[in-house]
Amino acid sequence: MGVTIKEIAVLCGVSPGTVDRALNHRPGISEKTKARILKVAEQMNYQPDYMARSLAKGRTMTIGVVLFDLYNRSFSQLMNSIEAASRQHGYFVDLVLTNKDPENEKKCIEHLIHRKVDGIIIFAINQGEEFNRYLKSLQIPVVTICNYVSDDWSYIGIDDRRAMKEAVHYICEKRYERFIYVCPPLSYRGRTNIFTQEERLAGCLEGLKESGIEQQPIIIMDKDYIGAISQLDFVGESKTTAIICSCDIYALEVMNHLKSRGLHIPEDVGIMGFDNIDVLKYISPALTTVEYAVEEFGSRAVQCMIEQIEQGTCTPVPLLPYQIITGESI
Amino acid sequence: MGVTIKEIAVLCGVSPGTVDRALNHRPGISEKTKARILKVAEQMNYQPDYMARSLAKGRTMTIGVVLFDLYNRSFSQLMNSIEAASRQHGYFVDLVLTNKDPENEKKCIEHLIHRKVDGIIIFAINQGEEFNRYLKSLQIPVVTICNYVSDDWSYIGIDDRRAMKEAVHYICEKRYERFIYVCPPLSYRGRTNIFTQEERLAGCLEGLKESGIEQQPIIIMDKDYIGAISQLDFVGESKTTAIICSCDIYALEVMNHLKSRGLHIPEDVGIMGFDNIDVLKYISPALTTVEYAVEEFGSRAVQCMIEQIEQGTCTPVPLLPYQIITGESI
DNA sequence: CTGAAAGCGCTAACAC
DNA sequence: GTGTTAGCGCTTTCAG
Repeated sequence: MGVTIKEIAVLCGVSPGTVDRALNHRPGISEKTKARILKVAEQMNYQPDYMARSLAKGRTMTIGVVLFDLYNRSFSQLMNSIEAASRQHGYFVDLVLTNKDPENEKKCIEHLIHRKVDGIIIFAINQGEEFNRYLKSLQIPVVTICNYVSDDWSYIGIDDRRAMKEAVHYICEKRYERFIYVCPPLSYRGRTNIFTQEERLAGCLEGLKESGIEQQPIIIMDKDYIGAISQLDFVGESKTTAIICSCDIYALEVMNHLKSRGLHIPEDVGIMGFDNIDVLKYISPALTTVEYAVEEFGSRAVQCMIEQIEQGTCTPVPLLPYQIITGESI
Repeated sequence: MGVTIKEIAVLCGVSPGTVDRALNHRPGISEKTKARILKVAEQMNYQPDYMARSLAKGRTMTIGVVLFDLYNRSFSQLMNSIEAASRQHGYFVDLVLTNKDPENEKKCIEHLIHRKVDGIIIFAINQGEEFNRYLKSLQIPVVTICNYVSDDWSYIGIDDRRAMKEAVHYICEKRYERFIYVCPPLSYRGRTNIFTQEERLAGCLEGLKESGIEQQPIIIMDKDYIGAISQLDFVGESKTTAIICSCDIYALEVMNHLKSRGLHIPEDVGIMGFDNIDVLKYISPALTTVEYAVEEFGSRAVQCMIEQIEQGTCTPVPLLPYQIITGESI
């Protein structure tokens, strides 16, 4: 297909080894011949064959990325920044999507291993000791992102517990008398990695306690959370209620439901989200939520990954900052 | 690293060539030895090395995907379906994002070529004869998606012109007296591929004409379309206005603006979008828009791509169906 | 039906 | 400094 090192070699009257030294700026070559070779390579528009190089070096310049999907807007942002950072460093990105299925996640990882990726950035859906051993068995760098697996891997994310706690403090300064927390079914516990969700829930409970709220919040972790909420009254005798959602999507669904019941937000019931997904700017009333820089996650993850690939180790990444976005919903 | 064909060969007391025949189900091998080899391979958990295979065969089992970003929700859906379909067929997916920059798009394509992808699925941002020649020079299958480049390539999409025309017919049956069309700057023409946008605009104009509307619509293709719209009056003396947007995002932005002016939709002014991005379900009033199955685009594109890679040609893909979604906004 | 051998394009260790 | 050579793991052609 393209120009090969060999062709350049014969054209320059040198050996392939010498061409290699020139092309890869390795020592053991005179400036003169190097310059000559580079010029010829340039003229012939030489493009290295990454396949051949990979085979010879055992490295593919490819980073595998495992996400569960791209539907959640945050993941798109994440992927955007991962792609940009990787390509900037000369790496390729192989993307696999697990659809939140732990079994599928393993298949996806196998797929990347077949591809011989140099490392994997993963928003893990599996968890536990066995999964951790599995990751170790891969023998390549792994960076976990948004969902913690173990201390064996770098983790990129925020302090979700503290963030949720602060959000709850913020809410508790308002007039609310009853608290509802909506999150995914934690019954997945053991089967699915819900670390971040557990952190947020814990943060909520701690926040309420620290704010001197005696009562336990109503925790809704039913898959049919809308059904559960539809059973509740929010006006009349009812205590003024704050619905705290573990992510914006839930909050939006709940808002839709409340609106369909003719309830006013925040007069009749307050609502809070988490993540600050970008579509919020089209939502009214503006949703109060917690923001953090997802793009930053991506670039940090890539940087950390490349350090590990190239130096075997990376500087620890601190938990990233977050911020409460004051809307009109609570 | 892993088990190699050679190791299996010595273990079975045969030659590498024979192992290869067994593993790849090629003729010229007795059932007996084949079964024996496969069993051993199975036991040793043999995994083929795609790098080596690629080098030997000149094919990488990788499909390159070029999009401008993943922010637009439709692209996420698209990417989801492309990934799923590809992996199902044993192909890897390399993703590059161009950020709507024609120059960057070329770099992205180069990147994929270095990677030696077997084919490219592209939502092109470049256009024209020169770009077309460039694509041809790559010497690999290309599938264009959502934005037409030339008849040299399979195209996956809908009949945007007809879809918009029908949407406009729908609007014209209502009480509107003034029409505004909002779309991206077509001044990009020549620099950037705006085929789809041009089709939609043409469809709008044709639709109005066919509906017997004499007057020309106000066409706003300013980058600052909100600024332009803010100059206009919609109540009082003004004719009842329909704002037709070439995509949902514009429609949402316009809605935000109108709401901020205290205008009522659709009483004071009607508005229509295009694409039916999924966040619309959280928007009120419900946006009237045009829907089509983006996931279908992805699976079709992959199918068409794989046919071309493996058979050199593919069955022509028809334009896909669409449908007007009746909301409350117009 | 099976084995041997020559690559794919690049890298790296060892000679000269 | 530069050339030579032996792979990386798999495929494929040509003998046998």
